[in-house]
Amino acid sequence: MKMLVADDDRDLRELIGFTLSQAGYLVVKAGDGPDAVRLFEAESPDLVVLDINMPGASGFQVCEAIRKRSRVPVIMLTVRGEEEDLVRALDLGADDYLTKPFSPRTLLARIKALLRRAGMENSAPLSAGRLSLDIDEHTVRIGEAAPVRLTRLELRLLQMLVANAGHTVSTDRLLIQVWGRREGTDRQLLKQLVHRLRQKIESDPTTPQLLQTAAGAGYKLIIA
Amino acid sequence: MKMLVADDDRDLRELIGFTLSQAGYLVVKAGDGPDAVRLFEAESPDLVVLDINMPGASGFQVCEAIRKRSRVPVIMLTVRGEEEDLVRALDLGADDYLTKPFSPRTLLARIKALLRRAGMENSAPLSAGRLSLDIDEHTVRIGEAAPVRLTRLELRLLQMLVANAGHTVSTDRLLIQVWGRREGTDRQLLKQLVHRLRQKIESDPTTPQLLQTAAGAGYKLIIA
DNA sequence: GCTGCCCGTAACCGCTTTATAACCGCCCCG
DNA sequence: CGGGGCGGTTATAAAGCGGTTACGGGCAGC
Repeated sequence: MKMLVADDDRDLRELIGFTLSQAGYLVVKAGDGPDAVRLFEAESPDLVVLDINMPGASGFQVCEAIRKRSRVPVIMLTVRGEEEDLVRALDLGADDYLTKPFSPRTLLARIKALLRRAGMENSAPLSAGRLSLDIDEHTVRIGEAAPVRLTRLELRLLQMLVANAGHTVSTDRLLIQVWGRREGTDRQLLKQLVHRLRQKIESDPTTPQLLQTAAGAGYKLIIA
Repeated sequence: MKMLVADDDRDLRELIGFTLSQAGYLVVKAGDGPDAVRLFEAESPDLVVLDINMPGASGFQVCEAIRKRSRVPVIMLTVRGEEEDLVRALDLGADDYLTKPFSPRTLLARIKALLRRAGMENSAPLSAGRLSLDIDEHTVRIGEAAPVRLTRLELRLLQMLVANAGHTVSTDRLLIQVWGRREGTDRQLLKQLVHRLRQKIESDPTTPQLLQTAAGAGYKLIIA
């Protein structure tokens, strides 16, 4: 999730940026109005935090420009407690409005509420070690490599392993999770599925580094 | 548009009620927590204004109860300026949080912003990347090209995709959104609809640039 | 009643995914 | 030493999925 922070106050900009980074978001920073608009178009962020008082173009103008082409969530900031500003900001299409000073916790809480309302809180990628799983996209990423597409079953298997990263998951539990309780040839299916998954995520599938076998017990995901 | 106002302070309740009535909304009033829950279930309001300090059941409890069964927009009020309360309220699923005293204008502005975000106000032109959707006109525009007319189903499909632009939307969600849950041949319907939509919006329908398939997962709109 | 559009239904194709089966090597254990 | 169980690998068959074409019924407007 990428967010644009636009504020001419360098300290505050860095503070907000740091807060958002800590919360697991990618951050793009702008120091003035035109910069904000340019970065918005270049980066297509998923949310914008916008100061009203900025050189070049006021936050109002930036907000207006953004709303002409996008419904992205916008939170506006101001030092003044003027009601006029609040009404104007929200009328221009902003979603929320905070008066400085505010605490990082407050900002984060409001951002989360807004993302939830905008229906973007999902697709929070599960991750374990260098591995991050995107359930919606059916992809997994190892380190900075390009995402790898997973099939339905591969996704369910890996989801189970990631959820229990570092611990062995018994074959029985895996079978139940992935296929939903069956008998007979199931052991074979799991064998096959693990093999195919290894081909996709291991750099050398013959000597697994991530998806290791716990002989007689099950499989486990190694968190590096 | 019907709104529920829950506050044990009679004067404030009436003031808020009056403000909302003036703005053209229907208002239902509750004086305590249990009353609020009961009225919520009976009246199915489109938005809830909820005081935190109430006899019977606190605003938190009421909010929790509401969120168990509905995603209706909720704005919470408090006399205290405690950050704890704000974080807790928003974590419980509230959408906004106001500290008393506040002016009617502020409340109205925030309500409007929230309704807009919740998509309960019409004629908000959606757009994503070079693509902009006009719900009222049933048209879509790609870049500067002439608007293309869409059918009812095509519009709903594209609306869903635009709302989640850049992210994969599962076939299930699309089916529910466009047709409203059915069985049997549904997969075929979506296949068809996507095909027809591509004919209209893709410059080369055989190699989609905008409406791409996420195999085994769903479809996604690419934001250029 | 004719025409054109919308949309549901079906059939076909090529490709991917999943199921089934067979074979291999290994280790444990009598 | 020789099964037998287990896990890995390879091969092949079956099922499913997505794209495409075609057809027909319903309905509005002329």
